[in-house]
Amino acid sequence: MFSKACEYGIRASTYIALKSLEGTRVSLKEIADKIDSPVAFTAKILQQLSKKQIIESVKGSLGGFQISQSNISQIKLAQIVYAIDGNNVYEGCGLGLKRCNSNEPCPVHDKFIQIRADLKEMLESTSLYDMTMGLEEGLTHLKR
Amino acid sequence: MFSKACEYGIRASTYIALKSLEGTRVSLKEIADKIDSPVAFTAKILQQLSKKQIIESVKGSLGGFQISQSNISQIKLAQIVYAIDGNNVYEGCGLGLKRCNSNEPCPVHDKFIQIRADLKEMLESTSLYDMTMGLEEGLTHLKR
DNA sequence: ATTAAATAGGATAATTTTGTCCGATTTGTA
DNA sequence: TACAAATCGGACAAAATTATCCTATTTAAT
Ligand code: FES
Ligand code: FES
Repeated sequence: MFSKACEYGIRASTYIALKSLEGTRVSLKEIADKIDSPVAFTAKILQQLSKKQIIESVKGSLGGFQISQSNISQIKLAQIVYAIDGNNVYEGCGLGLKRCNSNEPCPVHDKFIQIRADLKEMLESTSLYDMTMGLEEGLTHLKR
Repeated sequence: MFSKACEYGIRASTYIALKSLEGTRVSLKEIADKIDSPVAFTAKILQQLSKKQIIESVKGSLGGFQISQSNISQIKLAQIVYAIDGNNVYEGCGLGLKRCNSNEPCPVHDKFIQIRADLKEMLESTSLYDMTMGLEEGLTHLKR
């Protein structure tokens, strides 16, 4: 569904949001540990997200990653997915035709765009704040 | 969503079904041409589908690929997807956790399994016969 | 028999994705 | 100032996916 990079990106952002709600900045090392992802690869992804202003990075000794309180409930999964995987998730044809086109649809077009619309709706309506609910209580998890 | 191999597999099977309904067997070359896929790579995929008895291959001079009339409406897209991509489409966690597990769900689990269920339902309810409807009339396409 | 046309299958190559390494830079602290 | 801890960024490596090539085999037709 999503690339590994995108999966790590969502999990990492969620963890950063969780800690930012508690008012603490987190280091790359801690993030990778808590979401069970390869450290250096995760660094690249966080750089991307930082450039797209989805997360904030702070260099230097006490540096790390954070998300401003006010943004946590504003940032939607859709932004993260778009930043990393682009819009092929939303616009690509399910059978791999050059582009999804209702004028020259593939045989699964009608059924497929409905599923994709549901996915899009889910990604656009789920904020990082939503993602953090249940994490502290152990109701949901970012690693296993 | 699906691998390229799987996309080619579905498109190829659909084209084979279409021609089989007309009573003619089709060659690899014709298939690759009609679905716009790389010939040799498509050959590998057809071998897989043939081994899993989803399509039939006939060797030799007048050989090619075909699907028996009675099977065309029985074969569902789900079988093709499973044969090529395995069950990760149905069982994998949307955020990449080792496995999707409702006892230790990831934050998007509840929403995600619903979308996956819809996708599964679509794949399990769509037969190759369904896929061929509209192709002759140019209402749907396998290349573009 | 010979030939031609087709699939089967192994080896290999190209590309993309995923992952690692290391030096440069930034910044807090002593 | 010196040092330590952290991100940044470029180069590189490994793995997976996608794609190609070539030979063997099968089969129909001559
Ligand atoms: S054309 Fe294939 S999904 Fe729209
Ligand atoms: S645990 Fe992630 S989708 Fe089910």
